[in-house]
Amino acid sequence: MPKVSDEHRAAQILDAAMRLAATEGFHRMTMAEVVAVSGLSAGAVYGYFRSKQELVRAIAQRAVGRIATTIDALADAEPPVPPAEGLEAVLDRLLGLSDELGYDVPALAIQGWSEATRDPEVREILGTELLRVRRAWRDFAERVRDRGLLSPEADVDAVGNALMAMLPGFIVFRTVFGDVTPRSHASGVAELMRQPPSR
Amino acid sequence: MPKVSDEHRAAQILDAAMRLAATEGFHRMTMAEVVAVSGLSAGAVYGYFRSKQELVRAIAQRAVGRIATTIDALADAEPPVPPAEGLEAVLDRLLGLSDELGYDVPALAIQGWSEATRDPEVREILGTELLRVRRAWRDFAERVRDRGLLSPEADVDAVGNALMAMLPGFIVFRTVFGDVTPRSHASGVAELMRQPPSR
DNA sequence: CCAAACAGAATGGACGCTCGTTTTTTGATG
DNA sequence: CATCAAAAAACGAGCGTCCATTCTGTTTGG
Repeated sequence: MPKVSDEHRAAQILDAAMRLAATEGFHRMTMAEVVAVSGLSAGAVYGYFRSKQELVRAIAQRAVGRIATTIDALADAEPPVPPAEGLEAVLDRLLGLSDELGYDVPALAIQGWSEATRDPEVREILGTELLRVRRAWRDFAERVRDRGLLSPEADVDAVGNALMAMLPGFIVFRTVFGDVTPRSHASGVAELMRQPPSR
Repeated sequence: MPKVSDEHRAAQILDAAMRLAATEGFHRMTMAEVVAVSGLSAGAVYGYFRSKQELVRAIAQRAVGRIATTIDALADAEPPVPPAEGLEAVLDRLLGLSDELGYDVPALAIQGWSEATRDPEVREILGTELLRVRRAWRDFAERVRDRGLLSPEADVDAVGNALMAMLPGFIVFRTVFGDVTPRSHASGVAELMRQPPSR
């Protein structure tokens, strides 16, 4: 029986906890459930995470880190495409991430935002990671502009922010309405950008 | 709600509960606090709301109703303005609503989204009210298009959705980054719409 | 054989909710 | 207008449950 490393054990607990947090939310996720799903005991879990709060923070860190990495990669992809296409690709990837990881990533995102409103440490974790995402969107906007798909005078920070801001909207609409797809959501950006008649 | 006769009492309780929910979130808001802040007793509170869950649903209903009404009015305002200006006005009004009501409306919105992921009744409440908002944005987009500020072929549903989708982004960015204003947020839309050089 | 890891029952506190009691309101009566 | 009894509303201490965390053995690997 090979000894399992500390990191593996911690990951095992985190996996269980993330699945639970995604389906029930942070507060309804009990330590007893984490213990049951992880297959360890209460004592063991507390050997790796000193408290539920620490576990929640670790979940937030891991989840937002994965999301940030996913989006980074896409926004950096060459060649530059129109903004709406880039957005659609990111939204697609966000849903793909859910399948890949086996839990509802958008639901976890909402949990994270909620937790960020009352735990400053979680807010900082999200802030740090999402800053990466922000820069990625800025760079994307810059490359798109340089390709002539935006006005040469366009403020790439503002454009990047606007595109990134479509993401929470997608997550919320999906939760509340349930009828929105990456394509339908991104098409709004394309429609907004259609040329009005010269005036 | 059993008591239709004395809805002032119910409003009194709701006021207290909403203030608490906005500052601490639904799960950290205890009934003991609601009792204390409302100035009534536990028994009295339970005479108006059969359970904490029912109280939470009432908070969601009231909060989203107010937000929807506020946005409705603005999106309907004449005369039509460019999309970015309309968005900025709505974001301004959202912050104004917080001052007016005395609690953090964006924070309450996040709580509502979080609750919607696990209470189908809250999800339905949000869905119904936000459908009104969605229609208001569609109408806004339509009028803006008819004024020549959008392409005549623009899909007003898609444009309305995109503008409305900027709202959760604003709320989340404000919570996580803290550095975004109605103006900076809305400017992204304006920048996105600037004419690229003809090609 | 020892130290580190683990198990799981036990603990203590928090919180939603109830229920017997007290206060207030109502309205009928002289 | 005063009185009073019955009904309605409010009170608030306490109950039961749930849940994070601990702690005392027990197991396991070296």
